[in-house]
Amino acid sequence: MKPDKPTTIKEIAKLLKVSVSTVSRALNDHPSIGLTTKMRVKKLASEMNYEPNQKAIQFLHGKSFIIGVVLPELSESFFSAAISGIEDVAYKRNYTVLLAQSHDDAEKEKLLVTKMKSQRVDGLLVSVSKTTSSYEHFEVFRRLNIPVVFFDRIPPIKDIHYVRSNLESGTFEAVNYLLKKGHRTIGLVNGPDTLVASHERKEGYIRAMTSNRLKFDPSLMVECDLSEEGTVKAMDTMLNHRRKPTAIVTFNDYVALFAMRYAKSLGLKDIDFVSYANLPIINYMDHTPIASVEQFPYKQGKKAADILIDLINKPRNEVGTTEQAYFNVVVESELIISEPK
Amino acid sequence: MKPDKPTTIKEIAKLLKVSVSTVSRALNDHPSIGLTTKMRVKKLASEMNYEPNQKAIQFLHGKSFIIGVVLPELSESFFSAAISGIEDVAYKRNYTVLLAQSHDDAEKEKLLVTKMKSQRVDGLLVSVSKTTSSYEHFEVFRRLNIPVVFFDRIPPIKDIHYVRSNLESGTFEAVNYLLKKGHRTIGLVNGPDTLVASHERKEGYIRAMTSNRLKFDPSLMVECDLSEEGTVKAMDTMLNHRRKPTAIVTFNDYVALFAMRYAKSLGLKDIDFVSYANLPIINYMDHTPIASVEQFPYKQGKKAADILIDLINKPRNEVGTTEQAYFNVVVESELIISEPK
DNA sequence: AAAAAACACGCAAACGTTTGATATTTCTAG
DNA sequence: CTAGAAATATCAAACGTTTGCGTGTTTTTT
Repeated sequence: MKPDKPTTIKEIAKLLKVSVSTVSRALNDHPSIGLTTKMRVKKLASEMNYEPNQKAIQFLHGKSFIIGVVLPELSESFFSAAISGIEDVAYKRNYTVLLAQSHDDAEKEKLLVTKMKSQRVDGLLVSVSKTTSSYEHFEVFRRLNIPVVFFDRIPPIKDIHYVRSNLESGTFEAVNYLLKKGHRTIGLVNGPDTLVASHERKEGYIRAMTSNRLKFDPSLMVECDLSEEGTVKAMDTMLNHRRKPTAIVTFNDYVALFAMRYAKSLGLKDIDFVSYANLPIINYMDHTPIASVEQFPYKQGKKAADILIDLINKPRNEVGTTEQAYFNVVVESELIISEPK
Repeated sequence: MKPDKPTTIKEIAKLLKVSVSTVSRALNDHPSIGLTTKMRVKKLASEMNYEPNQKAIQFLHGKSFIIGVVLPELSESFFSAAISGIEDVAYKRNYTVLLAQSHDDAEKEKLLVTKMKSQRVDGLLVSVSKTTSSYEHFEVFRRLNIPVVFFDRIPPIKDIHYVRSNLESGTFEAVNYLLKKGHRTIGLVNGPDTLVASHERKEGYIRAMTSNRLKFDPSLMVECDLSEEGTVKAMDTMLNHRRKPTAIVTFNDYVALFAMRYAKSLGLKDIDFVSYANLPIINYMDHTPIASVEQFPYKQGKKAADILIDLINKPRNEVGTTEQAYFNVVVESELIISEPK
């Protein structure tokens, strides 16, 4: 048996002794085709398992109905949840997702983005890698009028569409919650100062303190490289503080785990921890943070995809229109109080 | 400023007053183009940010360099690890990944598969949904000579390529390990009987017992629906057994968590648990399984992608060749002993 | 019964690129 | 010089589909 090539419209036309245009129109229910021919065509088409060649169609009118997604690490739960949201929206709105991961490598990211462009995606969704420091490779898209929406890890440049979560508010809530519970000495194991995310946490922390008429003690905020050793070191610094914290906010769930484990190993049992949700199962654990700042990755992914597809379908901006609206969506983070077990 | 259309080969040709074929050949380093013209062309091309229109190329010679991936749930850590492996291989071998999730819905899966076909993917990677019971939608691919490789959740039909993990061996190792540690009464909280995975666990369990000259006690194996309540119920049954198990093998990490928590709440501290790895952070926990059967999703994904791309690039099978080789790769699961903390 | 309207279909161009066949120029050797 | 080879460049077809425009046939209207 020969390796069948897929059926084409031409073959159908030949067999039915009509022209290709007739077949095309018949299949697309064009009004100018008679009912009988329409039937004949459709019947044969389905008998021959005809499927329109999307490649040809995409090529013909320059639309691919494909959105590209470039993100750092597929297996991180934040991103896998986000991509799940993206895919769901894309599916609903008849788009398909072309996927690539940068492994937090700026070079690879650049390559991937270029590849996406030559694949002629209709739009691009990006969460930039940690090491990315130049952003010209995105400028091309602007010229080509292909919309790009950034999410979560957004680059520090102007005039872009983005969806991100605001950790400041969540952190504020978190610290506030701890203060309400009576804590007065609250530590913050923060991330590297280079990350926007660290600043947001810091600011939320400060705002909570000052709005409760407490002064911000910088020595209660310790930077850490997010590794286990780094966390332990940070904890040491913090626990040797003249005012030992009774509650600690940690940069993320990993740090929380390290910190909690270390605290436990020191026999410290009564420190309350609050973290930022990125490990779905942390709630199943024996000793969990008493609360967690949720960033809603699935929702963020959905939102970003929706905006992107809206942009794709928006009529091109007029020639001469200088100002253009940029979508800057901030998904507020929320403090989730763990249920007592 | 006009919304620029992407640069085409034609425009370059016109500006340089040469033919399109010359431009094409120049860019592809064809030997029959002189060095000077080649230079001129390349220079202008890069100045104009020319990127070949992949859509046109794909369409032209019927290859898309895209592989489709359809799986149940992107946000499950097993699958997100697998997709990470798939993407890495695809990238290395110059393919791109078109992604879709079925949410374990057979109907949606069917739709997605059809969509993939009309997108003319060069090959398909599938982990079938739990509810899928008919498999004709994959037959089309066979006729079209588009390779399909199943992974992890493979359909019960003949003559397919697949990559899956063998849980029997891992289970055997696990039970063996527990026996070596001196346990004689080992419980198994298994999944529903409808799953192949449950059978594999059961068989590994039985083989380990009998090969140690112990008889298999069916009442020590309890089915469970994998929910928390189900797990608790199963545990109750098991703990009320006349011979109370001193070690328990659980269907997966979730079940392990539920079971361990329940055991703890009953004050039972000396039961050893062994589970199947699907939660990456379970090792960070306070009370962890003492060992875990690892299924290597990343590796499985890589392997499956490699096989798929090999198949794509294999010369079409000759006309008349009736027998065809099917790749059936079984990734042996392995028992990982948790490091004592 | 003639003109107008409605209907059914075909022709051919277009999308951007590659490629086998062919044409033109330049070079080499006799 | 010139025949022929080598080097360089062009032509045109092909991939599968859609679509504006044209044309022929039937039906309806007056």
